[in-house]
Amino acid sequence: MDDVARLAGVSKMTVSNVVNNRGGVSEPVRRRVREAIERSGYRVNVSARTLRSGRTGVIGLAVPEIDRPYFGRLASHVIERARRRGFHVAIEQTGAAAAGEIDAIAHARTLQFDGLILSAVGLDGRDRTPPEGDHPIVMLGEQDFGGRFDHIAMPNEEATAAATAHLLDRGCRAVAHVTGRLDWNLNMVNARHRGHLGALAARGVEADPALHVGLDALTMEAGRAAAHRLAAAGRPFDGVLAVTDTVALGVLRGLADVGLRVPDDVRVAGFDDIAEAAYLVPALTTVAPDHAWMAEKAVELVTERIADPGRPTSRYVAPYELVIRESTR
Amino acid sequence: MDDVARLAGVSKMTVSNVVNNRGGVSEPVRRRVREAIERSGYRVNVSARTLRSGRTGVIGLAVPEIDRPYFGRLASHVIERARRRGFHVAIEQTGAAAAGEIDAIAHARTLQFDGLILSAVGLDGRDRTPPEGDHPIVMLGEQDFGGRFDHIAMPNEEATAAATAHLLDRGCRAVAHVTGRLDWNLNMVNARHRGHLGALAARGVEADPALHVGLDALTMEAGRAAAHRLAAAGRPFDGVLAVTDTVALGVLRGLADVGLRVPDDVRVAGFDDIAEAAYLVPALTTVAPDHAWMAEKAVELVTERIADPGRPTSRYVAPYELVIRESTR
DNA sequence: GGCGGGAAGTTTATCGATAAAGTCACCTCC
DNA sequence: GGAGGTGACTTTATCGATAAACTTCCCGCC
Repeated sequence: MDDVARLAGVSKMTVSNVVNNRGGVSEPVRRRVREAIERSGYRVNVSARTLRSGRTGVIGLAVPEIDRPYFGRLASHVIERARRRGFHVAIEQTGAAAAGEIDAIAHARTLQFDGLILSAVGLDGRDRTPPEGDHPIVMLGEQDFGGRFDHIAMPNEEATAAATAHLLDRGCRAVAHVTGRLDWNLNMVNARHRGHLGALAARGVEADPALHVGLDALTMEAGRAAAHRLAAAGRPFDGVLAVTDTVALGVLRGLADVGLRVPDDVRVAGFDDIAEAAYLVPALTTVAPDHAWMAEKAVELVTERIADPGRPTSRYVAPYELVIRESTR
Repeated sequence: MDDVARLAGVSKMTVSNVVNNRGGVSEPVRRRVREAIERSGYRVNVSARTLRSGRTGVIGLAVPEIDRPYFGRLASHVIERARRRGFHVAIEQTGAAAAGEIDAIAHARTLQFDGLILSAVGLDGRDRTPPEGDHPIVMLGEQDFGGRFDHIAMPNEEATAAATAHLLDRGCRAVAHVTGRLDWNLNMVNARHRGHLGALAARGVEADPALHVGLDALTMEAGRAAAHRLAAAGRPFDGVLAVTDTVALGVLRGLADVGLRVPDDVRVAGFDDIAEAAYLVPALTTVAPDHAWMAEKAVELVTERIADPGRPTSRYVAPYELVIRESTR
């Protein structure tokens, strides 16, 4: 920067002002500095800037695992939206555990991220030590922290109810809910199950506890096993609502394993609308939350909180759409 | 750090030495400093460290799009391996274009990444301006730069040949290759096609140009369209080799659209072994490159080059396995 | 006894930017 | 005509660490 200043015949500070598009520099000088920057091949040293200014220009995005389609898509959107606001995104993986999430928060501080978007699944509002600091954090997705953070929630209960209602509309009489274990206290799992039960109740259908499958993990493999288990139990069922598309994919596979046809014998619906859902055979009916909207809102909220840490927290629920495809036709 | 030094009754430098596990500090002093750190809640300021030392501890990982299953998985592995070596990973998206890749390289410099792992698809060894600087860069995947960079290549030609040979073994007589356009000069596409043709030739099967489908994009949608096109062309075919699993997924869908059964009417194989491949109906036969190995090797190479920028470049080919599933049964 | 050779610390001089305060010329307006 | 204001810069004092050079002090050994 000294070189540039010398080349342009101004002070370092004026160069800084030009680089950062600040006022107080006349047009001719501005031009001269720009030229000097060009000629010298100068690039700002981000660490020096950060050291002095306290801002890194980086937003952390902590997700359970980046290789789950849902989070990959989310990350892709967040990166794009953040870029438009001049922020860079650093991705952290929490491993879907509270410990990883606490680490991510600590890490965000250590690495001096300006803000953090945390897709928490392990931490929750009650038992766990929440973030100690006062860093800008936006909670994305499932867990609820009672207004202590900006929060973008999924329409878990409502959208699940819509999916169940749809299955009933299609003539299903016995809809299994393949989901996580309720004793995880995972808000997402519980809220979705509530939605499912609510929809059954609204139609006067009695919920059969045998048709609730609580998985140990929300994976394709677990979904497949669930289908096997349901078939083996001998309890007749003609619909399956899976807690996520990933699980639904496993369920579809598991049903095929045992010779049940979808949608003829059993109708299946999922949640998330991962990219693959539309291309499966049969194509999967699913709840499609608006990922782009969520990413945009998350970035908006975190940048606003960075700008004004004192503002009151806000809460939004993502819009969604029930996308009906072959699996419930 | 000054506070900690005062608390422990030592100099700042000694604190620095303790924090960085350097020698020249006696056990008692080390303990005292650790305690002081604990009590004061001290955390290093990463920017200051970077400013002085010139090292950020961050490796950039530039991939076309993070929401493609293949790259999500790769990223997940790279993050994990880098962590073990004390590096943090920043993900960049290049949009699968040369411009994005050049940006990523420039960005890596600006943000002072210690090294960059670049999964290049747009840049290639000939026409494009390659990286100007002398930053540690490891090329991952497709493109070849003639030994100017460390390079971890995919076993494109060989593995594709193995897949085609397998289809022939299963009795296929007319195997379509659904791939990208050869005039992209995308090394991956061309190498895989060479492998395909080579395997045909080795068995004395004549390649039918009508069975080469050059897609405009390697997406599920394009794969689906390709299947429609093949079926509509009226040229009989009983096997499809797709250039990636994502394309294969589309092909499976497209074949279902036109009423062709897999594997009874047509056998299908892919490349990548994305997580979903095993759970599709029918489960997809595919080439499974060893992602974990690639990630490990990439991180190893980049850290070694960071440590010694002058060392000669090396080139590795990822191991692979042909995973045979229902789609070619 | 004196000297080489660590080990254990301390001092000093930056790394490259920016916030905040200071200078200076010129203008405006009562 | 002078107080006050403003625009366009410059100066100064850091931000928080670390590399490199510099002290001590102690030990072993010819």
